[in-house]
This record gives sequence, structure tokens and C-alpha cells, in this order.
Amino acid sequence: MLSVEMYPSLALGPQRIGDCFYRDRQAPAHMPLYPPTCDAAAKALPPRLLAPPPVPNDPATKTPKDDVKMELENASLWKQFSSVGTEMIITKKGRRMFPGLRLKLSGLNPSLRYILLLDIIPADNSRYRFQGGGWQAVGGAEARLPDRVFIHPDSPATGAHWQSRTISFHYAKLTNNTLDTQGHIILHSLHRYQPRVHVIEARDVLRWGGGQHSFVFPETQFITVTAYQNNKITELKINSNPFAKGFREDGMNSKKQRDARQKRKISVLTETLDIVNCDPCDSAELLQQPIGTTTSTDLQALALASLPQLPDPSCGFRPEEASYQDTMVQEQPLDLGQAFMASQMSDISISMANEMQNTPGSEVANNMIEGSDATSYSSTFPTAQSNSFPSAPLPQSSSSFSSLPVSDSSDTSNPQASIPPIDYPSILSSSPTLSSSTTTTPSLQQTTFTFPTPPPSNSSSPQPLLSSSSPTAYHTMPETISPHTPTDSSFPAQSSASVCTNSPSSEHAQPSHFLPYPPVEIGAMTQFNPAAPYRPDMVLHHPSLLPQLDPSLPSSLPTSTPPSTLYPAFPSYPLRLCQDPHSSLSIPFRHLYNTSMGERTVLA
DNA sequence: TCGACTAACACGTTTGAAGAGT
DNA sequence: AACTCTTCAAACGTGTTAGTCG
Repeated sequence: MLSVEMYPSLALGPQRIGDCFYRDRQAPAHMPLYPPTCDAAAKALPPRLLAPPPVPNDPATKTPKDDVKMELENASLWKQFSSVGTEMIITKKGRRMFPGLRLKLSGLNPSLRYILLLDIIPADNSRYRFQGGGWQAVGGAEARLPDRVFIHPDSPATGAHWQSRTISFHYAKLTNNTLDTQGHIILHSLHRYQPRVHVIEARDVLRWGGGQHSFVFPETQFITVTAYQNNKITELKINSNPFAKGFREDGMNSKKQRDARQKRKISVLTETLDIVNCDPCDSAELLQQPIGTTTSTDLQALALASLPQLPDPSCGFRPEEASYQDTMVQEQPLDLGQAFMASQMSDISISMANEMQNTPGSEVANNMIEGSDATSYSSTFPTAQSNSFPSAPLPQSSSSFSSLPVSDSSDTSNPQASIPPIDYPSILSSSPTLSSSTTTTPSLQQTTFTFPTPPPSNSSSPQPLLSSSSPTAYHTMPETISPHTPTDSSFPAQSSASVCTNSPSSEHAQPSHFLPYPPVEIGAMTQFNPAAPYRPDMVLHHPSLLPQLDPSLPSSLPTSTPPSTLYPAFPSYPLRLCQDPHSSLSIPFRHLYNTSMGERTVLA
């Protein structure tokens, strides 16, 4: 087993994030679409690896994975927002998404264990501004931040588990705090993003590859904001989010009620001042102003005047008796810390160990460095229809995927139903299964796939997600890399996977294939404690865990690979999954170490 | 001056502990 | 003793708003 000593970066603790982050941020705006390391690696690819992969016509290569389907349960709600132009508030402390991603999974093997991940990637490389009642691209996107992947707290769980209930990612939080230590997903404000959900067979994780399904629901695209720009979005949120009930028409926090409170407050302040200002030299002129015309500044002045800072014995006012309760109680930092996290870790380890035991090819970990088949997928995406993002149209689609681009005229609830559907690429439905989940062969898959590439972002008309007539091939590393394999390549090992988007009229999102890049080693290190009453959400931070929707985006191209971090959704994060910045190799979860106490601990 | 952002605020929901009842 | 149900307070999730910053 590898030790921390083999990966000096692991010893650096939390600051590693910042290190890597700043490396990203310092990347020049004119940075190439691909990082130098990637470029070099791509150039170094043997021609055979760049060639299109064989099309898997052989039915024998089909696995149950091909039937994995995902449905966006609250698609209608998402479409409501999408039709207006979904905005998501991001705050320093982290803000949940609303609507949340509520999903239904089917087609999984009930007895196998899976891990569900959520990540959010830039939908394009533009920055937006709300003007003229709509969103306009106003420039290039900011440098990409370290990617973080939110691991569903139930992970790993059996296919039966996932299929028996609605899967919700509502615990995931978004932040604009680039130095966030809470494990929230870091995003730039005023940028457009696309959430993705990944289903990874747990044991595949152990072998640095294996099958994977990724699902994209275009209607879940959103623009991040620090304050709502579109009133319609605010209304929608208030009307559909139970937490915002108070702001509804009949709520105590409605505009009407707030105005009434404001008036009452002014009245009380006025009365208070009547007492305080028994001294004629006080701010009597403030009181001369009609209440109705009192400005906020005036209110502040009134409040200040009424505060017990003017103890005048002559007026009988006793400041110490005043009930000014501005006692802001300091938030107690929750330090569920390492003990809790460790329990979580051990749980996953156990489950993973079980997986390993149940897998005849449990020696896969040792064979991860073996090469694998290369497969290529390419497709052309038609231009999407314009939508609620006036200058950034979304692809028109339903909440589920269909391999056939069928018009969705039946969806009358969707105000845009009349818009011609997007012809989603056949790649997404017909792509081959690259690795069998049941195979005992620990081979890694090599895949080349093609994703649409948005035109240059400096255009005032942002390009729609997944729409392009000039697809760009996305290449993954040809050779498998293991921690034991010294290399200067920036590419991690790769494996087969699938990506899926939904088409306009389908019932389910159905995956096609892409590479889990770099390999995720969640299972081997993550342990959940079944006895724990609550399972923390966890976030795997990895800059290049999965391929970008559009590899040409600058944000997808860190010049150096930041470390991967594994966070629980807790205030304190003792565990961190790092990647060796020198070798660009992802460190298996078993090398997670504890940083909460300023010390390193190899957990397994 | 203006747009973006932040912190404080009030209200509602959620959660979990404590107590009562069976 | 064990279980279920109710109550209640704290924590948390909302949008709003005033103020700050560049």
C-alpha cells in the first residue's frame, strides 16, 4: 500500500487547495484550450489511440449498463424555471439549489453497488449580465475553479436502493467562495452552468475505471447570481420553495406585511424618541419629518437616536432597561470532525472491501496499469433553439433521454413545446459499452469521444449547450497510469464510461459513454458508518474527475492539476483526497489523510 | 455612478432531543 | 423496559434589504 510519504503533496493539508486554485487563477486569459500538459500528452498519443474506436456491434459486449436510465422527476418544475431563465443564488456560506435535482434511476443491477456523483460544469465560456430583461453574454468566463464533485450521501448503495426511491441532491450547496473549506461546489457568479449526474459502479471505482453513466438534463442549466436579477425567477422560487413561504402573498414576510412592519417600527421608534428626546436639544428635527417620507437613512438616524447611547438622567430614560437585543450569538463552529468522518470512511471501506471480495477480479487494483481498448464517439449537435436565456439558449429537451430525436409536441406544459426539439447525438444512445461491469478483467478502457464545441465565447450570443455543428474530439490518455508508474504525463488513467443527455421526447435519459477522467477511487477509501444517524454529504474535489462537456472551454484546462479533495458536507473536513501534483496521479481513497488536527493519518 | 457582492434580518421549515403516554 | 407520539427549541433555508466595495 502506498503511504503518504510517497505523495508529499498529501502532507500539505488544506492549503493545497489554495495552491492549486491560485495556479488555476493565475493562468493567463489567453491560455490555450488545452493545458500544455494535455496538449503534450495528446500529441504524444499513438495514432492508433486517436483513431476512432471500433463500434461495438457485438451484442456480447452489451451489458446491463446499457439499460441504465435516469429520469428527472421534477422536470416540469425545472422547465418552468428554464423557460424564464433559471438563476441560482450562490453565497459565501453555500446555498442549496432550487429546484433541486430529483431523479429516478432504473436499469441498475439491484445487487451491485453504485456511487452517485453530481458535478456542475460550465455550459459555455461566457460571463453574463442581466440587461434589457434578459441575459446577455458580456465577455469571457473567468478562469475555471477547481472542480468539486458532490457524492450522494447514500453512496455507495445497491442498485435496488437507488431504484427504490427518489434520488435527491438537495444537500449539495453552491458557493462563490473560492477558498471554501466546506466542500461546497465552487462556481463563479454570473456564469452559466450545467449540472451532471454520474452513476458509477462501486467496484469499477476500485479499478481506476470501469463503466460509468453520466446524465445531463439541459433544462437544469442555470446562471449563478448573488442576488436574483429576474423578478419572475424570484416569484417562481417563492411560490415553489417551501422555505420561502414567508414571502408569499399570504406570508408574514410578504411585501405587504413587511411594509406594515416597517410602519409599526417607525411608530415605535417615534414613540421611543418622544421619551428619549425629552431633552429639547436632541434630534427633534428628525421627528418633524412625516413618517411616510422617512427614508431608510432617516430610520437609521432614528434608531441611533433612540439607542441607549444618550443617557440623560434628566429624562429618566434608563438605557440598561431598554430591551435592545442585538445580541448576535456567535455561531458555534460545528466540529464533527475527524471522528465522525473517520466512521464514514471506514464504512465505505468496508463496503468497498466487500465489493472487492465479491468481485472475482479483485486483483484489478493491481492490474490497473494495464492498457485497454480505445473507443471513439463523435456526433454532431444541431443548433439549439433559443430559450429563456435570450442570448444563451438551452437545448430543448424533456427530462428524459431518448435515443431517437423525436419531437416533443405532447408536452403542453412546456411553454416552449412548440420549439423544434434538439436532435441529440446518436452517440448518446448508441455508444458502446466499453467495459462490462461483471467482467473480472481489470482492464482500463481507452476512449475517444466527441463533444460539441461552442464557438468562441467572446460572441455576444452565447452558444447553447450541446449544440454545435463542428464537434470537437476529446481525447483521453492512451496509457494507463498508476501511482506506481512514474510518468510526467498529466493525464490520468482512464476507463470506459458513458455520458447521456436527454432528448426532447424521451422517457429516460440514457447514457452513452465517456471516460471517467481521471479515475475515481472513491470506494476504496470512503467508509460510511451504518450506525451513524446521518450520513454526511461528501464532495470529491477533483479538477478533472470527469470529462468536460466541452473540452475546449478554458475552464476545463488547468495548467496544473489541483489536488482532489474529499469532503463531507460538514463545517470541518478532516479528510482530503489529494492528487500528487507532480505526477498528476490521483491518489486512491485509501490514502486519504486527516488534516483536521494538523497531522497526517493514513486511514487505510 | 453603478453593478456586484455581503451581512443582517425576519419568517418558515426541518430536525432532533426530551418528555409523556401506552 | 421498550416503543410511539407529541412538544418544543435550535438549526437551517429562504428572499429582502441596506450598505460596502471596486
